[in-house]
Amino acid sequence: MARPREFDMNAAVDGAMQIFWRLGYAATNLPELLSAMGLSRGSFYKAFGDKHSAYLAALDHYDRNCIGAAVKLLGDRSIGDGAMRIVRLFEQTGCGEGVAPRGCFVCNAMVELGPHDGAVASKTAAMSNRLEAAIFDALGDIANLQNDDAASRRRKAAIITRLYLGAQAMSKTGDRDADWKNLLGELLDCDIA
Amino acid sequence: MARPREFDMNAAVDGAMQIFWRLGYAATNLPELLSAMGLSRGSFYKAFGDKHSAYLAALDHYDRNCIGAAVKLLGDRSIGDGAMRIVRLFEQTGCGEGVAPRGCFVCNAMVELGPHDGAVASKTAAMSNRLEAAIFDALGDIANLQNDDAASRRRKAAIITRLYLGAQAMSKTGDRDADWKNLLGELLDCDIA
DNA sequence: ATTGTTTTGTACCAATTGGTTCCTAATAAT
DNA sequence: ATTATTAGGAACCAATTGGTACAAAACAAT
Repeated sequence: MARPREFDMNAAVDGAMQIFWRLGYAATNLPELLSAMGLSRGSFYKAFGDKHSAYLAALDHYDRNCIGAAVKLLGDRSIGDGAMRIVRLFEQTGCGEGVAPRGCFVCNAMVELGPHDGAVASKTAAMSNRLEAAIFDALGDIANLQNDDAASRRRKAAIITRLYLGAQAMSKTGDRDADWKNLLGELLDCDIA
Repeated sequence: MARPREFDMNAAVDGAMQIFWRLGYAATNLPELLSAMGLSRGSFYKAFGDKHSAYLAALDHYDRNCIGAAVKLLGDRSIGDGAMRIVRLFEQTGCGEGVAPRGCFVCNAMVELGPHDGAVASKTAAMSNRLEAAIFDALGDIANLQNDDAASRRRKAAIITRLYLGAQAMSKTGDRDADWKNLLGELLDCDIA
């Protein structure tokens, strides 16, 4: 018994994610945010409460979509073995050919707000853990590593997760390390087709 | 034939580095910055011009001091072999036990401003390159790796640099991966005393 | 001591910040 | 059709933003 909302909630949150991802939290002002979300001040404050809550919603959106896609990719046996899938992860998200590389929203968020914002810290930590777990699983699908014990695979997964985030950070200065096959091959001590 | 400046330039720049490192560029406002630098508006704008220039000066200060110290550590043969020195780098700077981890200023800066600020992008890229070069050199001082060709060492250095930055990013959410000996031992395929 | 030059600190500024108010419009239930 | 309830949008707000103007103060050279 009330007026239904006109805007598409999912599209609005997606717009928020895009602009926060590109500019960061502090550097995104309300007018830009509203424009990216496609809604007016009234609707925004009614639906989200404040800028910070919209940021958290954008992080959740990233978790559902982007991290979800990465996890799916890492578990997709139709692509190749675990090593191949990890290479794909780096190749696909390690370097956008576009003008202004956004890096990884998780990396951006943990660096900008991690130490000063508990909610952001826990959300981003959860996402990097999710990624690390998926990488760990993918490592189980590599012929050369079948003899590795779980502890060794866990260490490799920790390394690759941090390598991924570091590469994302460096991508923001224009760094393009395209040779992920050889780099990850070196790390995993195997040739990657 | 003029009034000499009263404040210590080096101390002021160091103060700027501390606050920018901890809070980031956008989240640091003038009053906080001035307080951290220990000078008044007049002196600040006379000596630095504007906030952005002070930030660049802080980055240079970090390069001279912190990156300089890391490079020195990595090249200090009195500490141990190259692997040991790399482990030390991670142990010493990977996780401050303090309350609010600042991570690495280079990582913070490239993530926050890299895509939108050419000067910051080139300075931070130069610093990460400097670190990578020092890591490459340290890899030359490891017995197990003597048979590696330069290309392989270059790849390992690229991996370790990105691993380092990724670990710095994750440290900001409270992540403490204390087991760098085993992690880097896994990566370099050798035991590290 | 006077002068020329530069630092320092305060008062001030327009512009922008995130956020609120409040009125109108639109809908669902009755 | 009326009513209760919520969405939408514009006007408005105090506070804060980075930056400037300017006068007083401190020196060095003469």
